[in-house]
Amino acid sequence: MRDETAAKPGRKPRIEDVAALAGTSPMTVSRALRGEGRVSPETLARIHAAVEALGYVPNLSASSLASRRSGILAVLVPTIGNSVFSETVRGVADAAEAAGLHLLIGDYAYSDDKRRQLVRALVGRRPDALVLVGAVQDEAARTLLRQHDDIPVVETWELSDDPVDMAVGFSNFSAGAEVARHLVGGGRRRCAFVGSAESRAAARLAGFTAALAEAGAAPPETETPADLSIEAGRVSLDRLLARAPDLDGVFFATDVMAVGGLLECQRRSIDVPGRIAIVGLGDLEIGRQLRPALTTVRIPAYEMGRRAGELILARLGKGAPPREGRIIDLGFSLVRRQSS
Amino acid sequence: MRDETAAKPGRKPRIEDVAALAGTSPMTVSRALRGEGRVSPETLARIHAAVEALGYVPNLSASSLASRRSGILAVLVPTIGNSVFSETVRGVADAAEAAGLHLLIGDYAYSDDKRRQLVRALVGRRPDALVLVGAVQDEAARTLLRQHDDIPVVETWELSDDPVDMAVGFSNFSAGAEVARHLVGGGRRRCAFVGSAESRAAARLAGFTAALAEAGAAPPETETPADLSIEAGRVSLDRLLARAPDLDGVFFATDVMAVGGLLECQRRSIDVPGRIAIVGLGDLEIGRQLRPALTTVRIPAYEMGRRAGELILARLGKGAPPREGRIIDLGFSLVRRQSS
DNA sequence: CTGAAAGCGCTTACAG
DNA sequence: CTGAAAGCGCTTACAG
Repeated sequence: MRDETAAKPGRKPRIEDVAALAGTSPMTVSRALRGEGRVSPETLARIHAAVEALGYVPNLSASSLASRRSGILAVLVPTIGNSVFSETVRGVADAAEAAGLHLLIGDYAYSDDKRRQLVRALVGRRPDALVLVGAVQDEAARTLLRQHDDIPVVETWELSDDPVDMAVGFSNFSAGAEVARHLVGGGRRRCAFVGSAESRAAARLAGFTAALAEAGAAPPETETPADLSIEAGRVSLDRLLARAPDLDGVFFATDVMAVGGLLECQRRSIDVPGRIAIVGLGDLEIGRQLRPALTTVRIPAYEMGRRAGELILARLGKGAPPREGRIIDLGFSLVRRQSS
Repeated sequence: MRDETAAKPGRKPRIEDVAALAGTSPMTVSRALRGEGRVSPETLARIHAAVEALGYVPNLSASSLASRRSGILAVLVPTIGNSVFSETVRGVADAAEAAGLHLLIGDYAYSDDKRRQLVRALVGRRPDALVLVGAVQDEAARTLLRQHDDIPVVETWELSDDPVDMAVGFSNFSAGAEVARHLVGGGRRRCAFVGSAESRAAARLAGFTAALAEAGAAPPETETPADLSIEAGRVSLDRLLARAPDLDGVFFATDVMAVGGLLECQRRSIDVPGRIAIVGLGDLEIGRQLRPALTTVRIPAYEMGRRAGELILARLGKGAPPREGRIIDLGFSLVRRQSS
């Protein structure tokens, strides 16, 4: 199968083999390799030589079991395919790396069922901590996580008033409301929302709707495409215009879809922001670069992951002490550009 | 810390506790939970009831250690921040899910040093398999992986003639060459390449250069921006034009940068493809949607991950038998659109 | 600074 | 269909 000549003859070396070759005990090898406790320089040198000679790589399943610390940071995301979520994962990864934790990723493909299964599966790995994109809605999952209350849990991208443990996010409701006020403030009277099936989009719509009502504007038209593509944004804009030709403001739940709306207006020679204002969410680079540049809600995607990681390190005693409580609102900001 | 009243009094239940409550042995519980071997329906029912009652979640570190199978599929990527790579990871994830494997992700942030460390660390988890984005160049890593030859390894995105174990990819050299032929065939005589520091971009440049020479065209101007952003593409185009005002064709190593080139031409009112032809690589949706639509090299990003996963499942005896050898060339295709 | 003993929580290999 | 014994490869908790 693979180059047999390069392979060592026997089975994989264990700590005992290293100890034997270095003329010491497994215990001392264990200490030396973890950099814990005092080990004499000579012993240390012999151990390192033995490790090198044998090509020894400690079995982390065994060390996890014995030490009751897995060194694993589990992350649960709706999909790794969405770049805003991968920004959050990068934030978590950066914090994890600083503490020498490995990232175990669960992608639940937006399926509630898969998410439930994944929570169980990940808990089975006894991770040192768990970060979720999104709040834990599911009662069974909440119970499970409460039961395993030695695992720090951070929910991100959403701020419930009752997180399982900790939360780092922003108010999707407020973001929607701010966009509505911005549009109405710019004289828009007939607005629409293009969202998705997830709870975060629903919260944005709720805030959007509430603020429109408060300002005396009509309730929003809505579109809920099956995916979050540029094409979905284009098609949604077409549909909305067919239903409500007098539309003058559209809030897309993601920048990707908003770019679709922008491009569709360009193709149909619809004046933006003259006739229609367009607002997105996420502050992707493409929105900044297009003309008219896209007005958007900037979300602290990377920062949420990073702070989630820091909260965890603090809890594990590996980082700075926590600066705030268990719920951190990182806020958002409306970035006014040319499209509104 | 967390709602204490909801927590069970004692420590976490073990398989022994489940067995005791169900009135059977740990061995039988183990069998029942793995769905292996025959267990009587009555025993099974009692076991499931006990699991439910105790909130038992098997400790996978223990089962990994005992069974010598971790149920982990390790994936090493240059960065999860790049959407083309996350497509590959999604492909791997889909295959992994079918086999009940968990994804352990190592993001080495394009650092050779981190990559080396991560290979060791991941091997320590004794993954059932390892997928890498990129070939294993490092000799130390190759030796380590050869030593652990019970771990199937698949390299993706690159096709070396001597992979550590298996490889699924395409020829970056050929892709570069094909773009060069396409440009020269369209009458372009003064071409440029905008790349990055990674080996895949270098291979594309090599192919690009070779084919230009073969066609009797001048060697390419090159730019190597520090990041792969749209802005980097814009700036690179500017620099190239400053150096070579007669430039008539640019190949960007990624669609993201190519979009920057396209937008910069738009802003400067440079006719594309009239004065300059622009070609990207990756076939991102934004390139399809812009006008002029971007000519690009379509890469089987998802498919590479998927096939890598399938090769692994075949090797582990969990999937269909392998259809081909250990090196699979998935090819690429030049998608001619309006920008060239 | 070093080590012998016990144990982490499962599964393998036997046996019935 | 079921179970007792041994062991997976480390680290904890003691002791010196």
